[in-house]
Amino acid sequence: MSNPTTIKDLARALNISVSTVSRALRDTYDVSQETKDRVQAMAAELRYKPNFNAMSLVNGKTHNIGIILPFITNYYFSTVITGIQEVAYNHDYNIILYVTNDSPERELNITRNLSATGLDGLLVSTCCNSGEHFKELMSREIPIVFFDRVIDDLIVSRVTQDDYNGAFQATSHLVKQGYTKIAHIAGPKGLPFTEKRLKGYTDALKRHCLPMHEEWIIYSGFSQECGEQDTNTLLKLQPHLLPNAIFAVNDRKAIGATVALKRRNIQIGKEMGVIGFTNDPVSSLLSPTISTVAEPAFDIGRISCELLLKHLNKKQTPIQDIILPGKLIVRQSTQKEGSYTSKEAEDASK
Amino acid sequence: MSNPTTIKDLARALNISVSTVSRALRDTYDVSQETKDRVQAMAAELRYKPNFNAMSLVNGKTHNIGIILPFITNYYFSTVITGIQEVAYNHDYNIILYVTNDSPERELNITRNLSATGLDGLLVSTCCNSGEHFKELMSREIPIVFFDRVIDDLIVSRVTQDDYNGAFQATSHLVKQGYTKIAHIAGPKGLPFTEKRLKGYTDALKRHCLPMHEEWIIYSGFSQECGEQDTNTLLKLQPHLLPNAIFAVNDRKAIGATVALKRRNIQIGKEMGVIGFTNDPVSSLLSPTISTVAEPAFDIGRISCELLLKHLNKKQTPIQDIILPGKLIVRQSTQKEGSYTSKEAEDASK
DNA sequence: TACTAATATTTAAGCGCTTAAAAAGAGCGG
DNA sequence: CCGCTCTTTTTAAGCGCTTAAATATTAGTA
Repeated sequence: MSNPTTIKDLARALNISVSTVSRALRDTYDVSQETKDRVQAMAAELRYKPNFNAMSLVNGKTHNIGIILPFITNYYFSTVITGIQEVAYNHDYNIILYVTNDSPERELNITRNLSATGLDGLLVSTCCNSGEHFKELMSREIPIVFFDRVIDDLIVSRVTQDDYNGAFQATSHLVKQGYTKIAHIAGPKGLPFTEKRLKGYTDALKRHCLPMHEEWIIYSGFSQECGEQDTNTLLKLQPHLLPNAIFAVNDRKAIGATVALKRRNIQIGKEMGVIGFTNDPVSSLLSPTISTVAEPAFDIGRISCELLLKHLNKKQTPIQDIILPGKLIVRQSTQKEGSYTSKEAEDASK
Repeated sequence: MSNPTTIKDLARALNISVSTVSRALRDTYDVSQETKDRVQAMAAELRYKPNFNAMSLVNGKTHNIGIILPFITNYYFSTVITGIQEVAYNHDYNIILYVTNDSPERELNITRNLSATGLDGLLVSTCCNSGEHFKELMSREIPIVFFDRVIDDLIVSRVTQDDYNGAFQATSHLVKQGYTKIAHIAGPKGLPFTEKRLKGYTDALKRHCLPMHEEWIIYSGFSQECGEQDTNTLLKLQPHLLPNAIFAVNDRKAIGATVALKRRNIQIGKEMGVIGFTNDPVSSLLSPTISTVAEPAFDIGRISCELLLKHLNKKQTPIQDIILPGKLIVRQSTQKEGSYTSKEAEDASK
């Protein structure tokens, strides 16, 4: 039973033409109810499954959408994918996954090999600074929606969290908690969302008339190790430049910061406030629990996919730039009062 | 430029036949070097991209492989996918991702809709107890490789970690550390790997002539919350039945256990040993750090995919049952001596 | 009864590609 | 210059499906 049934087999079995079978299967008008029923019964009997390749060849639609992103092994991206998947599943689209490992060459390679006919649309979180490699896809009228890591000078829909306001909130929160010398351990220089979070941070400091120092801003990678290193760098500053709070570009780096602080027995919260960005579940498990700005990861995925489907189905859907709000989550790492070792049990029980 | 170039366009441009173009592009012998060069140059010039649907229609190969799994938002599965992706990328296969959310109905639905022609092969970590729904795919000779969550009575290749020996090692480790009353908070009843880990646990107890009690084995879900609940249940046992160590079926549940213990101010390690399974990175971040059995997640993915590709390319590759060893990782949660609050900084600096 | 309109089915072409078989060319010995 | 072999190219059919146009069937109307 290796050879699957085709509409030809159905036509032969029922002694009618293939085109009638084709139309009966798709429930088109212009075919009598009786024929429809007979065809459908026979299709079930012979376990007919349509050949998607043949269908795609004819009508140019594959019902596949691609996702290109840097990683899937962190909370944020895996949750985004889950959101995408949910929408895709409900609309009978398949998702084809491409992981770049944060390597621009790999991203280039993947986009180059992307056939014009393998995908109906594309969801991208890029690791490149330029969007040149998407122009070809765009000229072939493959709809693309960018999420999270977008490219600013590309005329294309995008869905992001409100990086600017999130950073502004996080920094303002530190100020309100009484921290006065606030450093920022940022992402790689040049990444749009790194810049937006940086801007939110500097604007918040300006608004509250707090000092800013070049030394308090450190660009590096996104990993926990980077957070640890950056924090060590900060701690080596001259005493009068020593910050008393750190706003990290993401939770991984905030965790790295707490590791560095713990190692030097600096009390987190009391002596040095720490706040991250993302709301990785880990940040509520650690001791102290880490304050953060929650990103709506699932919704980023869901909305990106919904928007892409709109572009697919109505060619005239306008380009959109959707920005979802984040939510400040206050935990122990930004509390000056109270030792977290005593509060820990209480908080964990929540 | 919406309509992509086809081989017909190339043929017309060069004034040769389409079949010559087709053969020249695929570098077949039986076509002169000169023609090959001319065709390839023209293909580059006109930005020709092959239509994969048409190719698939002819030769029956899609270069797509499907992955069906319960979740992607945890360390284990996202790392497995990364391993799969790595191999697929290197062999020019696309991966189509299906997430079941641990819902058997959804898994059934996905497999039912899987066209015979959309996929060359399938990688599955099932959430179902029966494998009936894969028989159709198998009868169509679509190669399938199961990983992690397998179905025992299906004649199909599988790749798993050594659940039995991992559990045996974990339990033996607890014994060696001096714990004598060891409980096991397990996964759902009936899942093959749950049963294997349980067997490793009971066999280790038998080997070391330690007592076993029905009350010490609790089946439930895989979440942290389940781990917390199960631990509370254990802590409510009569004093003479109170365990002094817990072997959790995975790290999430082990973390849940530590949460429950912390809440009651029971000293982890000293009063109650805790060990998990997986080696989720979180378990080395928490305080205390949690002992575990590391699963080779990336390799599970890599090897599963390599095996699947073998099945795809050589029909006669025999069914294989590959079992990869885990690795015991000893951390603070199974140390009777020394307070982890003092060791924490030291360990974190590693 | 002839003719039109409406409905149901078939014919035939084609989506972009591959491939077996046929045809055309080239080179060479006799 | 003919016949033969070897290489290169073209012809033609077909993968499984859709769809416009043609045809057949039925019912309705004058």
